[in-house]
Amino acid sequence: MEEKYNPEDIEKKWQANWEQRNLFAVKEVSSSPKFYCLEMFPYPSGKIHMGHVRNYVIGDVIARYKRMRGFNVLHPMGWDAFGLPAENAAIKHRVHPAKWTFENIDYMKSQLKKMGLSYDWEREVTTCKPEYYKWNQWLFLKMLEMGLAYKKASSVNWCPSCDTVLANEQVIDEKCWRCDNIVIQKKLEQWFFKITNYAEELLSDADALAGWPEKVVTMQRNWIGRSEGVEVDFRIVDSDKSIRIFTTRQDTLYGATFMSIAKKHPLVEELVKDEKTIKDIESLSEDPEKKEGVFTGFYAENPLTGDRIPIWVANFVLMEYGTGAVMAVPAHDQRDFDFAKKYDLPIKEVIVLENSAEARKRGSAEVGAGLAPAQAEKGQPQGLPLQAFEEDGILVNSGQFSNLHSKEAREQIADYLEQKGFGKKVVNYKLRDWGISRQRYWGTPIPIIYCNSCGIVPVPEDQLPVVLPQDIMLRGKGASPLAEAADFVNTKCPKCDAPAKRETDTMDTFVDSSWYFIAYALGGNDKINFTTKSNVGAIHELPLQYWMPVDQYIGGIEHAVLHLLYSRFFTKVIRDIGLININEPFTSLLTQGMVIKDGAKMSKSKGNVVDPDFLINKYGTDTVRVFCMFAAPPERDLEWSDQGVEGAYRFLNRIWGLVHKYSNELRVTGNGLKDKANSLVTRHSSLLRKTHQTIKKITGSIERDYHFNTAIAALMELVNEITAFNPDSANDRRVLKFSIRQMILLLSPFAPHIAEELWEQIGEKESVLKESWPVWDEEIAKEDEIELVIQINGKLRGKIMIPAGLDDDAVKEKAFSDPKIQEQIRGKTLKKIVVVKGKLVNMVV
RNA sequence: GCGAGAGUGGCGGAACUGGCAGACGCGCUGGACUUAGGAUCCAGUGGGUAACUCCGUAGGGGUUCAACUCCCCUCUCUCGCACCA
Repeated sequence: MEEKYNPEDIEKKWQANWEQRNLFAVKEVSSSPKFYCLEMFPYPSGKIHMGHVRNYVIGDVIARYKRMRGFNVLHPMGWDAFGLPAENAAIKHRVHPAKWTFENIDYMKSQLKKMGLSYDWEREVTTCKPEYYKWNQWLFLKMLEMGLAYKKASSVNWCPSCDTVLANEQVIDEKCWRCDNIVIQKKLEQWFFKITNYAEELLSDADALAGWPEKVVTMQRNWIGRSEGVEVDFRIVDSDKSIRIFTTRQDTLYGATFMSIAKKHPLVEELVKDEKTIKDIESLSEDPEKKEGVFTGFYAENPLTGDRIPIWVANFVLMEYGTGAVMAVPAHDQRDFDFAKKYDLPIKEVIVLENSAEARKRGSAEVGAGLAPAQAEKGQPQGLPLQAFEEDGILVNSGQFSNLHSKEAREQIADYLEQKGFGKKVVNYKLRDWGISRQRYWGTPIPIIYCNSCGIVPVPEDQLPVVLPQDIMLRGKGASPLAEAADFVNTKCPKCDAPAKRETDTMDTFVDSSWYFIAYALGGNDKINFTTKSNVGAIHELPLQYWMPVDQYIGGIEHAVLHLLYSRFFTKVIRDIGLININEPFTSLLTQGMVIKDGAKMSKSKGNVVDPDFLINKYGTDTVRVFCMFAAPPERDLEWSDQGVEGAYRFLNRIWGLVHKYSNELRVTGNGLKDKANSLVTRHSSLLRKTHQTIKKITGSIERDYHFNTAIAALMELVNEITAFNPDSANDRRVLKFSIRQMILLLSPFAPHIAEELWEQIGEKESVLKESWPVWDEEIAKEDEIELVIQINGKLRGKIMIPAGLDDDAVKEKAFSDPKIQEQIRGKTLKKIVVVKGKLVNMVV
């Protein structure tokens, strides 16, 4: 055995060995339990960065650990290969997006292979290949059939200078990221997925995502933004029209003193004819800080009170939410309050604090008795509220509903409105339908044909895929680049055979990533097929049914909403198509923290990036893996430390030196213990005990919450103890061999290459990958002597060694007999004595 | 503003259901080996004190024999949402 640890040679050797034996390719085997371990696939931007390294190492440690625990582990990798950077590179460097993308994939794949990640590369998925995006198109057509895909006009961010559409992320302070010109909104016909149909299910199933971080579930809940309320029609005075409003606070309906409608509300255009008013409305501020409005000149009638209230256009009312119109209740809504103050509109109080309702009944009150508590304390004069009272309370000035609590009033008023036909109960969501049209080249063509006589015609299934044309010029100008590709655009109508034109928009790349986990389960790019006979039949026999759902998903928190919500949506749609019978794609989710250096996220612009290639060349991937796992628990941010990496390298060197020291003895077979040693001869070896304790501790750390940092710390303790061990009997040497064997096995998920090499060096023939995870023996792990802590009045006053398992009285006696303690308690009366089994004694004097 | 999370040595971080605060690593100090050490090994390392010991988990209060851990208040930081009616 070499004296020096040489990671470069070892890592090359074992990576070749694993590849040659094809160890990580998996099949559906019903006899063993499956485990689907998935990391978010990367966009092939050029090079792997430290964030990827951390993400993939976490996944790899889990995958390797689960294999040793006897699971049939699916651990795949692929490429989120469509996207804008490829197009930008094409424009900038005059290289085709496909060439750029595939070169990046080649390089990044070689990087991943150098990291020793245990992927089943046979299942690789590359979303920009026709075999993959064909199924994007197929799913699109299915969704069209199901009424889940539709087309409508909507506005997009448009840069007039670049003459192109921009994504939200490309608009910075309302300016184009590339040319700094002001971005405008432009109306375009776009395709949408009706994710709102699933809003209720996405929300209610979120409760069942027990394996997800609470934070992510909360973010999704907020994003879906469900709220229950009523829609109420307010008749417009001297007109046959009415305004429909949405409110969740129908208990304040009697306090509505004016209406606020959005600038873009259709009634504005219909009603307002006066030139000056139109101008004023147009020049309303967009600043969310300023509350501004314009009186339309029209009045509406409050259906409950019959009051005539003015209709205002207000800059803070959004057309996109609810009905684009609200009833304004200044006494109980801060925005309305500020607005009313500014324009001198009446404020009518209809909710008061519960205890002030009593006072009200005694007839003492005008407006103001329901002051917000803060003001009441400050002794503000009655009748001059300074802010709206937005909480629930008791209704006043509300006709038949007065004296009810807000909660009941909401029920009763809603029922009453429905009875009278003034309104109805509704549920509103903040979630919008998902616009998927992108006026870009490097994406999945939307499989639609426009025919002059037949209209919108879906491309027939048997004509899929609609292949993205390769010969195209990208200049960074013009709308959809595909529109310029005449051969692509001009086609025949599948229905009437007349000349027709293809849709030239491509799909949002989030479509690709919304079901890639299903593509892996089906066997990767070449094997995706949703239409074979067997897919229709016995669903439980399908690979999909075997592998799904993903047991452990690992990735960054930045995808907490979009990608993870879209994936949940797609899974439900694919279920409703009848291809799978699960409701949720990801059982457990681990959101790993960022990699930080010098207090900031690693980024090119900050110049604090660490290059994985450099580190792997210098220390080997095992060192990088160990450092990444040791420096912080996976969900927290990881502070990069070059010295910390050195420490990880030293640790592996120490292990190497340790095995080298005993390599000759270890190689001799027949003198090791069985892995589950329990012979009496070895009972009293403290190293044997430590080994069993370490197995227990590491297994616990991994099983509980994947806290690999404490797992490695425990392994370090074991290595320290083995290093200090001096074998001087045959029994000692047996313990030593056992201990070293276990140590290598425990190390193997973290540093698989050195583990394989050491395993071979101690004379093992089979790969460490074929070994089972070590098992501890509770009996051997048990301490036979414990350190008893003695406290007096809760303060540490002494420590003594006592045999384990003594009863309370014996423990007390031991504690009393300690001379130091006797001195401390001399002359004092003992009030109480507490014994904690196996830990401490506390005497209260 | 609302919501979520966090605050522990010089640093990264341990401490599982309340039971020795600081595991493990980095750094630092001293020593050994050495032509040399930025290699390796050994010892030490929260702060104050000569010492008995005392003080220490953002700050203040509380519960308890016992609090990093539970409860209340305050401060700071990070993230998410941000006129959602």
